[in-house]
Amino acid sequence: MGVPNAALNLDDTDQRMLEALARNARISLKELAEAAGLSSPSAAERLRRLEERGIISAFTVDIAPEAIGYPLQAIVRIRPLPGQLHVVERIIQETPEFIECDKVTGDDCFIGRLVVRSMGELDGILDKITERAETNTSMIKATPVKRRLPPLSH
Amino acid sequence: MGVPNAALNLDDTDQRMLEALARNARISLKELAEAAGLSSPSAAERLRRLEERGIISAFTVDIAPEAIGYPLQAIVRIRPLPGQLHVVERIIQETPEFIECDKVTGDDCFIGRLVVRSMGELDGILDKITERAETNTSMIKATPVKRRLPPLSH
DNA sequence: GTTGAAAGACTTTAATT
DNA sequence: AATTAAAGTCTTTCAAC
Repeated sequence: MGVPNAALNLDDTDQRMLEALARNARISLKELAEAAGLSSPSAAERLRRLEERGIISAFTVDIAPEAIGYPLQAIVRIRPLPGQLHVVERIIQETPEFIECDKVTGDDCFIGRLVVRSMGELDGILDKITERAETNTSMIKATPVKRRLPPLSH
Repeated sequence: MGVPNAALNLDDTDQRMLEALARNARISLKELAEAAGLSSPSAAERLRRLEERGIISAFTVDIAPEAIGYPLQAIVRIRPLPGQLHVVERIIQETPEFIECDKVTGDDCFIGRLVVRSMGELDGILDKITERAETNTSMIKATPVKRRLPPLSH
């Protein structure tokens, strides 16, 4: 059993603020303060502290890939051939259609997510990787859980 | 060859706005306008249009899981046993440690990402799923590509 | 679709509890 | 840590191009 670490503790007010920001990161401090039951200066100070503590790592925008011409998304598992790990990692990083990639334990070394305009485009991207790695590709049909917050209460 | 669809077209100004928002979704309209080379009212109007066109689907906050007590992340591939697909999907949706999940083609039916406090917690979560599905779990060791924008230019 | 100017709204500072 | 009030800044509206 670990000692509870105060640095990790989010009180109800912090939780309400994070939930409000997850719904809309561009709300005004005034609205954020209302959501949390605080005055604007208090909300501003808590927000500053959440960033300072490293709990909030970024405020970002979600783009709908299908709205900008990418109707298809795939998850690709990648197992580089011996000696090809770093080259493969660089290819992934330099291929902008990869919008996420994790390095993992197990038979697969990388698991990436990519957006494409067509199956032909996917084929072209995978052909480059297949020279240096085994790949296994799954097309995304639906997204039952879409990027939600980790549980905030302890 | 598709006909170019005007609804998809992002001009350089839109691209600069989206890139600025991806760096920090809470910048003021004034800063956003400066980044795009516009006046504030123009930036406000374009931002409104990007939302209206469905290109921006949300402004959100990125939380650092390790900063709130989740030092481990895993990617789990899940293949429900015959007749168990919907139950498994519901279990995933109701398990808050799953912060993302996609339904995919291929042998795996679901690919999910989850955050946990310990390997013991992971084991408990997987035990519940294993009654109804085959699972294959990879622990995340690093993240070579962290949630970036799809390519914006055509 | 963009601009500049003015009115209105929000954010920040500072003093206080 | 939180609050109120006031000063400063930003956002929104609107007339004009």
